[in-house]
Order: sequence, then C-alpha cells, then structure tokens
Amino acid sequence: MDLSQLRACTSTRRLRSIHAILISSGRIRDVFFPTTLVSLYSRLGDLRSAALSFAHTPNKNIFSFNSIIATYIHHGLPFDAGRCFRSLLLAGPRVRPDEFTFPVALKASLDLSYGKAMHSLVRKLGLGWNVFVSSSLMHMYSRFGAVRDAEKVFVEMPERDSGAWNAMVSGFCQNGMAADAVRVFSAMVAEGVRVDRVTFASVLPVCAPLDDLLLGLAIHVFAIKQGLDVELFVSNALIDMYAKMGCIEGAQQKFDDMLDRDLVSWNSIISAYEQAGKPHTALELHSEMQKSGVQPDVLTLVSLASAVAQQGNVLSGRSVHAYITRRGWDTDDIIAGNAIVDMYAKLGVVELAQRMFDKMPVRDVITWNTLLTGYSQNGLADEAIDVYETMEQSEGIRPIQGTLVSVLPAYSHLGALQKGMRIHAQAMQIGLHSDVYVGTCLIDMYAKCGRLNEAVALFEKEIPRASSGPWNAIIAGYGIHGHGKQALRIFSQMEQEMVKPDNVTFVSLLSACSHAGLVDGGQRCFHVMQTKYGIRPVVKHYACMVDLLGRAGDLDAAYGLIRTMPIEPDSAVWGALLGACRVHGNVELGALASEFLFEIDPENVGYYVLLSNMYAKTGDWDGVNDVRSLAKRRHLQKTPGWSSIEVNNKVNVFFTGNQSHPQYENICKEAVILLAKMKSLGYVPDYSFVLQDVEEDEKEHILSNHSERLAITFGLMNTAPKTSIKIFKNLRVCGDCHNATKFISRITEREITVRDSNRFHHFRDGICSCGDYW
DNA sequence: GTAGGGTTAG
Repeated sequence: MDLSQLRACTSTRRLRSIHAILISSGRIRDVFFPTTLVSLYSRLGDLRSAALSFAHTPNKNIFSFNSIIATYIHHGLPFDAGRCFRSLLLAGPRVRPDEFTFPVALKASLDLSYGKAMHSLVRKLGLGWNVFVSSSLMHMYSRFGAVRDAEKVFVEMPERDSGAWNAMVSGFCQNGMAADAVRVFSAMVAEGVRVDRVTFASVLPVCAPLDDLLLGLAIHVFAIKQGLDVELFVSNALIDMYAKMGCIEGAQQKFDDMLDRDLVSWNSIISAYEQAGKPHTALELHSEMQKSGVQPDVLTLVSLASAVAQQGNVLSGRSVHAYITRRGWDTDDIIAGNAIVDMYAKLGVVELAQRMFDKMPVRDVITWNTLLTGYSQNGLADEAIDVYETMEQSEGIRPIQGTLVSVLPAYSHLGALQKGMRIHAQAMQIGLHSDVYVGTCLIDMYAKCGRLNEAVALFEKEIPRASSGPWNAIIAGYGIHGHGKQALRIFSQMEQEMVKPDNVTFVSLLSACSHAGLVDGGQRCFHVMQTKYGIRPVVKHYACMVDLLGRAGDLDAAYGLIRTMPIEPDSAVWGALLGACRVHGNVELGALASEFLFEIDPENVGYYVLLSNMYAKTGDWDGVNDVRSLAKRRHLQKTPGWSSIEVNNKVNVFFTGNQSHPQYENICKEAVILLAKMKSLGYVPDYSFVLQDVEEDEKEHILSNHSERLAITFGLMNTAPKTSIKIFKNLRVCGDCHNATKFISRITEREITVRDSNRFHHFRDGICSCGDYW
C-alpha cells in the first residue's frame, strides 16, 4: 500500500475498505496514512470520514492539522477550521503552524482583530517571507476593509509573485478604490510581472466604477494577446464588464463565443439584460439556462426578482418569491431577502414588502433602505419616515448615502423643515453633506420647505455641480417659488459651464416657465431641447407645455399641441388642459378634456371636482349634479383637503370644515372679526369655489371653513405678532382663499407662505409673489 | 501528503 494506490482511489467505498485494511494491518499508526486519508475523504466530499480519520490520527503532526483545516475551509465551515487551528496552537511545542497553515487558516478569520492576531503570529514565527502567507494576509486585510494594511504587507514583501500583485489589485477594487487598482495593474505590467487569468478577473471589475469603457476594451485586447480571454473566469468578468458599461452587445458577443459556460456566465448575462431594462430577455435566458442543465442559485433569483419587478407582474413576483422560499433562501440569505422586499416595493405592493421585511431574521442597512425607498416611492412619506426613525433606534445600523437619498424626499414632500435639517446635520457628521446625490436632495428639501435661500447657498457653495442633478434641483426650486426668470438664468449658466442638461432639466425648466407665465421662454426651451440637445420630448414635457400655454390663456394653442403631439397624451396632459379651462372659464373645452380624463384616469377625483367646479361657476347646477353622480356611481370620494402648520414643534392639521381641533371655537370667533376687517378693505368672497348649491350665507361659511383658512387663523392666534406663518396644503390652494390671504397679510402685517401641491405662494402686504398667476 | 490571489448580487 503506497501513495499512488491511495491516490488512484475515486470512490468513498473503496477508500473505506482501504482504510479498514490500514487499521487491521496496524499501518494506520503511521501518521502519514490517516493524514492522507483526511485529504482524500475531503476531496470525495466525505467530511464525516475525514473528521474521524483526523480524530483517530495518533501523534498528529503539522500535516495532519493542515489537512483538516483545509478540509473544513473547502467545505465552507470556517468555524470548524478555526476550532482546529486553535487546537493546533495548543498541541504543544512539537507541532507549530507553518507556511502552509496560514494561507488556509486565515480564511477562517471572522473579523479584523482575529486577522491581526494571526498576522502577529505570522511575524512571531517568521513566516512573512512566504508569498502565499503574505498574499493571504493581504487578502484578509482587504476583506475587512483595511486595504492600507494590505498595502503595507505588499510593500514589505521581500519578493512578490503574480499572486501578490493580484491580491493588491483586487484589494483596492473590493474597497472601492478603482483608480488605485488600475495603478497597481499598470505598474505590474510595466514591471514585467507575468499576468494570469486571476489578474484579468481582478482588474476587469474596476472598469465599470471608473466608467471607462476604453480601459475595458484595452484590457480585453491585452487578454486576447495573452491568450487568456477564453478562460472561464476572464470571460465571465468580460461579460459583466460589458454589461455594466451599458454595452449589451459586447456582453452577448462574449457569451456567445464561450465554449463552456458555468453558472456565473449565465447569471452575468441574465443580470446584464435585467439591468439593461430588458426583463423579458432575462427571463428567456433563464429558461434556456435551465434547459442546458445549469441549476439557478440565489443570485439568479435575485436578478429574476428585479426582472419581474420591471415587468410589473405581481403574479410572477409571487412565484419568484415562492421559489426562493422553497429553497429557504428568503431567510438564509440577506441579499435574497432584500431582493424580495425590493421586488414587492417596485411592484407597488408595499404590504408584501413589509411582510418580507418583518420575516427576515437579520437585516442590514440595505434592507432598511429598500423598505424606506419602497414607501417613499409609493408616495407614502409618513411611513417612510416611520421606517427611518425606527431604523435609527436599531442597533448597529448607520445610515449610508442611499438612506439619506431616500428619506430626504419624504421630508420634502411633507415640508418637514426641522426634520430635514436634522438629516442635513447627520449628513455632515458622516461626511456626506457635499455628496452630489445627498446634496441634490438637500437642495430639493430646502426649496420645498420654503428655504429657497438655503437651497441656493448649498448649490452655490457646497455641492459639486458637474452633473445635471443639482442643477435640475435648483431650477425646480426656483420654479416652485415662481422665479421663472431665475430658473432660465441658471439654465444659461448651466450651458456656460458645459453641463449637459437631461430631460429632467427641461421638465423643471418648462414648469418653472409655466408657473411664472413665461410663455416665450418656455417655448424656446422646448425648442432648444429638441434641436440643440436632441432630447425627444416625453409626455411630461407636453404636459408642461399644455400647462404653460393653457394657463397663459392660449387654450387653442394648448389644445392644438395635444392634437399634434406624436405620442399618446396621458392624464397629466389632459389634466393641464382642464386646469387651464377652469382658470379661463372655457366650459366646453373643459368638458372635452374631462371626457378623456374620466376614461384614462377614472379613479382620480380631482378631475371630477374641477369640472363640477366649472359648472358651478356658471351656475349650471345640472352639470354639477351630473358630474357628481358620475363620481358617485364610480364610488369615488373627494380627497379630503387638509392644511397643516407647525407651531412650537407641533404639527397642527386642519381638515376642511373640520371641527375637531381643540381651539375650533376660538378660531371661528377670530375668523369672524378678521372677515369683517377684510370686507371693509374690499374683500368680496368668490362663491364660485363653493361646489354646493346653497344660500349665500352658507357659502360664506363654507369658504371660511376651508382648511387653509383655519390653519392661517390658528397661526395668527398662536404665534408672535409680525412673525411669518407657513402653511402646507395637500391640494391646490383655493382661489378664494388665495385672495383672502392677500387681505389677511395686509391687515395683520404678516408674511404668510402657503405651499400647496403645486408651488409656493408668499403673501406680503396684500400681494402674492405669484402675481395671482398660478 | 498540504498553500495564496479571481468572475456574478440586494
């Protein structure tokens, strides 16, 4: 019985019988045999026999320990490997870890301090000279984010082979230092170090973060020259590189060229199509993959979850979820769990997202972000904020960029300035306040919470402005505050600074122009967008244009644009026309727009209200009743209007005609006094905003019970004289209330700001900043 | 008798 006989053994059964012979012949007492058996059992996947063989090894030497440690590592059991390593340390002075032990044993380190202890042991034993040991140390450091320590090991190595260089490249890459990774790679090539497949697999992933397709192509060519592009790992990395650079053809080409593909190849190409917005192809490739006999893993399913989310198919979503659950991945794998939360959130079924979230045994910051974003993007700002505040209470979870980017819009939406400012402070603490994405959200938040000056200051001094995001935010900010000319000025500055506008820029610009009545400016933008920047208008741009033309009174042009637009108008377009008809009293065209709206978006009560409003204004009570009964037949209820005001850090919410506020009686008394003063200055109630066919007295009462009026009166009573008052209204401010507020600002010498669902109105000394144009 | 550095993801 010698080594070659043992090596030839390819079945567990045969190996066991040899094992038995070795025991009966007594040769098992030679440490060589049981140690070899450990490796052989391990290779055949028989972990139990390997462990037994190790346990029964007499006079274990370093080979015995190295074999069993490697066995556990290769079977994904770092904990057991660590246990064996510790018993090696306790085995006495005769057996000591050697240069073969550490490369494997280091994989068992669970945290940085454990790894550092291993490193000092390496130093004590004088094993740092070995390239395998040192590269493993580098790998360990990189794994725990201590890439600088890895670099130190690298620099101090007496000699470096390709493996060491590769470890340095991937160390930088895994820690997001793509530029350094490329630097090391170039140095490696320059110094004539042999590159191998691992080099290419390590360096290719840096191209995407650097957004450098040329680099990727150059590396690809270099790999071809080395004859390494056909290697499986390299091919897979190439597929991914092309996919991430948005070059789906390149990815597909590489995939087609491959002779044999593994799971990673399939996963990469599936994810490539999913991320290219082609979920259908992704799903097709998945079935092809199964036909070719490759079984999906967690990552396959993660891509599928995103694909079905994109398709908007809840049923497919549920079946993907069921598949993941059947495999037990939903609770075992945090990424799979997160993917399910994300999938349901994107499908708009936040309840299921929340249910998955609740079911997860472990959650990380991505889990929280995903749920938070889910609520935020489904318009549930309150819930999003709840999630954020609960997250803050949970131990070990610290917000990251994505967290702030998700929560800030929720505060913007609610106009919660104080809370938004708290996030600003947190961003400063974690050094994210001048991050472009966070900064853009901060600009948006300040603008939408009424602090345009702060928004401008951030834009001017704090936030990098090489990309369109911050520009779009500040343009939109000027827009909702009615400063259309400023918005246009910023846009020409943007052109001067050579920042490329995108379609969002033009949505912001057009709506800024429409709020300010800048018809010419808006039309110029609409033109420039197409001719100079080659941006084809989407339906949102048309909605802005219809709004712009319509509100300025050119209803014919607005309707003409709708009729000639090359894409199907949606509810926003017809809604803009209807709104303009309301302002300019064109009942006929308004009724026409409504017909489309009741068809396209039958659930939106706002349109029914607008139309009945128009009929009411002309005294056409039959028309009012028709619209109302239509809404009733469709079981629609008017969205309750509410206004809120923050006084002494407490938010007071008022509903129209709502009498539940503790100060309601006093507010009414105050309102009566105020109304008398207003009338003496010439205020005349505009009853056309009353939708009920009732007596005039009653109409006056209804108007002064509008939520914004209650909130303003409450504010006057509960804040110091001369201080300004800020009100938020969920719908558009009522025309009569708008007029009334002008009088109130004059009588009380107060500055009153009303943010409605559309824009800001700043009232001061009887004038509104919008110039009564909104 | 044994070893390191590698590709896909929420």
